Amino acid sequence: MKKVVLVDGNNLLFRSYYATAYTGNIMHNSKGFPTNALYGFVGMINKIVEEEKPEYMVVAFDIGKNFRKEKYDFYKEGRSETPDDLIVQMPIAREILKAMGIMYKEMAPYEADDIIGTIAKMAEENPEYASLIVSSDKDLLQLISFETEIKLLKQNGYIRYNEESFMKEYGIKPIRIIDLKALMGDSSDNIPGVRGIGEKTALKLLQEYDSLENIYQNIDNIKGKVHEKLLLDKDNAFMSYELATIYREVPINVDFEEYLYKGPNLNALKQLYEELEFFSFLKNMPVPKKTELSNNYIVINNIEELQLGENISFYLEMDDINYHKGNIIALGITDENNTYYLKKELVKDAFKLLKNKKCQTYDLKKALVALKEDINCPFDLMVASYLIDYPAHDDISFLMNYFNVSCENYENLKKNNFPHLEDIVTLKSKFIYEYGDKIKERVIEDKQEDILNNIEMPLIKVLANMEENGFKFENERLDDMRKEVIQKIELVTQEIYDLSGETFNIASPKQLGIVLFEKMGIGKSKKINRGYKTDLKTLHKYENKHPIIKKVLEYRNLSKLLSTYLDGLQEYVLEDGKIHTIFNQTLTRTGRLSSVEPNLQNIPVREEYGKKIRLAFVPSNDLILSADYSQIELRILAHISNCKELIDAFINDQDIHTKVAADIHGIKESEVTKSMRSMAKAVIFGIVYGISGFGLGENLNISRTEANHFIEKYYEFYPGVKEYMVNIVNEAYKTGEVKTMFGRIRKIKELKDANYRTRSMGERMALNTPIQGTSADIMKLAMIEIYKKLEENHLESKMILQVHDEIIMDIKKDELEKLKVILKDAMENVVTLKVPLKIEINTGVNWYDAK
DNA sequence: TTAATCACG
DNA sequence: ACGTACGTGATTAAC
Repeated sequence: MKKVVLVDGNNLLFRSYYATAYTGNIMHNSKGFPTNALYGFVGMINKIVEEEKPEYMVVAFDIGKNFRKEKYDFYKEGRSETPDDLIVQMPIAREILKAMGIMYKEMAPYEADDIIGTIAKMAEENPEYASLIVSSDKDLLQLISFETEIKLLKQNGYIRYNEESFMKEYGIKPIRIIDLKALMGDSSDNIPGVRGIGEKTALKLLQEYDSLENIYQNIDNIKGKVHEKLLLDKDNAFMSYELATIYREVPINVDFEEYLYKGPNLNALKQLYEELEFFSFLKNMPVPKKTELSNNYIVINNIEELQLGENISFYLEMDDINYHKGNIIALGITDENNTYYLKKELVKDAFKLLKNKKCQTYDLKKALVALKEDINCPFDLMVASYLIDYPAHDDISFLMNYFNVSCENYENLKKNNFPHLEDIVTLKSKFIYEYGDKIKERVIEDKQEDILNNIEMPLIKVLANMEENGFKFENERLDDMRKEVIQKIELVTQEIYDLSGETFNIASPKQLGIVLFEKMGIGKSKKINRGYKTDLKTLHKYENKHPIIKKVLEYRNLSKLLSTYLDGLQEYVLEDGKIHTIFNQTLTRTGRLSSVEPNLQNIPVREEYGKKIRLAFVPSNDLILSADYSQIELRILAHISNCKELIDAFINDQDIHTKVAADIHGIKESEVTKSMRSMAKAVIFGIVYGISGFGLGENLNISRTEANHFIEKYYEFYPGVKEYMVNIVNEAYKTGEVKTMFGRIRKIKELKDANYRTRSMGERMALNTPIQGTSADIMKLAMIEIYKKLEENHLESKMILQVHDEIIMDIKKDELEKLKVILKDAMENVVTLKVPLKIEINTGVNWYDAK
């Protein structure tokens, strides 16, 4: 018989909260975050594990709407609101359980009791299992059966009931707890029962007549006051019966193997205890021992010596983080039997042998680009780690250290010219072999396997291909501009010196601040850490105060263009005349990509002069093509908020900014001026970011009152959006995370911070991430589809860049018409939303013209 | 190494 | 009363 321990998580949390809260000053950590409920919770869970040694364990929580409350408004009425101090601790309890290796379950609109009842029922139906329920809530006694026992928590200790001991004490069957409550009511849940009948009378009645049903069937045999009371509240009694009944058909997939108690991830748990400052628990924790991977390996000197099994892990070491520039220096391979070390000369041949094997590695994209060879590798520990919030840097040593496998970091290794390379590379390969499954399991636990298998894994190859393609860059095309910019900088520098009457480093915010705001007395800029604030917004404020401000702005503008773009970019042109960026697939918190060395996602476009940088980005085929989504984030907002007004606007293909402007001003669309439209645009953008009246006011240079008015008007016309915002933030507080439409998860620790500012930031992240993240998911899916279509149609045109809502291609002229169809279909139909997706396509002889 | 600034979606 | 828009990367100066 396998023991399944079912714990009422809410009950434990409330109990431990109120056990200490009554004193008025509850336990906090040094940051001011309340920890009292968690402290008790951890203690109780530890005790349960220690005493019961469960093979399977589930902790159930209440979450979201409550179906009893939905049906009967008065249910649990009069209960004081859950204190904020307790609410913020709830998501951490779930995190702690995760770290402890204990499964938890929650499902709206059901209560923890219902989940426990459902799982206990499944256990009863399966002869292999027996349940033990832990709670202080007597309601749960109704679940006792031959296979189900209860540990009823008491002030100091507990009473353990099985069917026999329960009947001995109460004189009724456990299931009659429902009837008992139907008669006596429950003041804490505001269940009425029969007025005037308490536990004693109710028990007596049930002992005699067995059930509520039978009591009323024999109502004539009951005499006196009790008879009257029963008749008077008959309806209440039966309604109370319904309320007191634990629902045992909660639609969860009960799979006991999921509930297997795996034991703690000591590292993760330690981190949580440290944050909470649970020193006593830390002290009693077993020290996570350094995991020693046996590091025996075979050095291969001749490729014929390499006889591989079927399941392969490999790790490719290079002499530079940037794999476009770096060289392969060694390869480690692990299979079912051995680990092998291969020097760089053998790497190419080794991959020919790997061709038909199933591989896993860390950073597949690196290997694909470095080897320019297709590899059958359905699992990459790096992208998987990214999805589950494990370390996913380009250096694998961070992930190894997370699992207590010590490994020197890459930076040090490189600095020391890769000492004991053989040991390191084989250790990394062995680590991948040993830990791949653990990471895969966590992805599945988080239900992110679809994201992994359908988005991130297939995307690796696409990105590798794009990086490899590169963007042709003709530096000479910028020669004139460069000369001009240098000249202008010299000129404007001199002008600034003349106007201020001194020479100083204009690029130094500190010196500039002193000159402008102290010596010249142009105004009172806000003081910050090292001096005065001299950013764009501040300077714009004083633009008309003194001609020097305009000059400073010009200087800034020009020196940025020169250092970052005109001078910066040419450093990255490789021998093939192209710039090969690296897309970081495992960095952003929302699921977007980022681009480094160089960043090709922030090439100037907004200002005409800066945009000319794009003249140097030219096709290696015939044309540059740009395909961009029109307002994808707003369309996603319309979809997930289910805001009818917004959805209709998109279905009718209205100009959304003009429409919003007309709505919030209460005028016709034909009366909307340019400035009204751009203000509306700012309001719409602000909403997606979780703006405040203050922020919008600052941004639009209008009063806070006016800004607030606009925001309120917006909500009035788009109530669904407002509702979404409230709901998603509430949900995030409860679960500590948000998800995209496709199930990508972002944990938001900020919501648990004691600092108001930090929490607000967390709320805005909660609001924005599902939108930005869903957009990123959609774009990734579209890219995978486009890549597939390019291959299928044997087209020579290539994808070379992605800029969040835009794809840049280097195309053959005669493939243009075909491409238009492919792009439109792939990007607009990759997913079906409540609103249409729309793209625009532009082409040109360089990137500048492709707009 | 960190802060300030500014380029992009 | 708090402090004020999401997500990035590169460069420069200051520490």
